[in-house]
Amino acid sequence: MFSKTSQYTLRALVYILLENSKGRNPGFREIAREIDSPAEFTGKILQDLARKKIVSSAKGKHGGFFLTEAQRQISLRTIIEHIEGENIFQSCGFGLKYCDAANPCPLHEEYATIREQLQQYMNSHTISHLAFQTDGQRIYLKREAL
Amino acid sequence: MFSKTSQYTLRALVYILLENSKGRNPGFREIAREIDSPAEFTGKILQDLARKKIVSSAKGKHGGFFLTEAQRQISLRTIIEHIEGENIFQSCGFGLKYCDAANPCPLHEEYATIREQLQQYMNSHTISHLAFQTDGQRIYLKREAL
DNA sequence: TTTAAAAAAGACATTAATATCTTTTTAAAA
DNA sequence: TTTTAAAAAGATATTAATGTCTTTTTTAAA
Repeated sequence: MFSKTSQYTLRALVYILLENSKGRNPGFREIAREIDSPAEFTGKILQDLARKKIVSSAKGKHGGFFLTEAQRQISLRTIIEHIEGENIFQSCGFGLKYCDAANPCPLHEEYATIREQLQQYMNSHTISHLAFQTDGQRIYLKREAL
Repeated sequence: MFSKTSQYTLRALVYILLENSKGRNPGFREIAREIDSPAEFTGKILQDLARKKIVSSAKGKHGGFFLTEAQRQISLRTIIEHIEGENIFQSCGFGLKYCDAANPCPLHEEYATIREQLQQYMNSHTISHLAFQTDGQRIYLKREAL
């Protein structure tokens, strides 16, 4: 349901945070290799996210990408909204510009409920939540096959 | 979250069913006008759906589109899957090919739950459910502004 | 101060989604 | 049997998403 760009973004940011916590700032080639995404395209995405202050970057030798403490607090919702647009979590399932409880499209009720749940989750979780799961599961960012 | 094609499809099919129940088989130009979608493109979509037996069509004078009794029983899920592909309701939010309860992506748990709900709803509802709401709400298919 | 390694920027290429236009086929009715 | 109104088919255009390649800028270290 999310675009490739959103998926690469989430995978990349989780990888960056995991490496940061080992004291490393990975470059985009390494990131792309480890999350299995096209390198140059991933570079472009990160460049974009850096412009939007969602991730930080350092140029030059020993440069790379990293998340500041503040950036680790950014909600998944904010991140995704920067990519997919402001109303990804509000837009009508039927594609109507104006669709609300008073004047609903035929899909409104159920769709709104489900959409709200996703929004709620994305609102209350961060890249840190994704990177440091409490259930001890190992993190898969790359797996193409078993 | 659904593509334009899926949105036009749902709107068009609801309109067709509403007109059918008045004894009419609308043509694609009328449909497009009433659901506010690009006419030729809507024609193409309906042509496609007709090939896939999701909607029926009659050529020639007094031709148009209609839903048979059997077609009125097709689930929204089946319809959407024909457009978006078989695994729209199963695919991983992170974009990983293999992602399951045993080897989950960081987003798996919550995302799977929400996705299941949408799937469940689409599985158990049809165009008839959308067209003939029980709550007496009037149906908006076109509304661009209030 | 030169070199090396990194992101940033810019230009371009490819693919998929969306959209339009024209011609052909079909079938009902005049 | 001709006319008319419809879908079907085919060709093409446009736009947005995805992806690649090359050059420039920046910074640390040798």
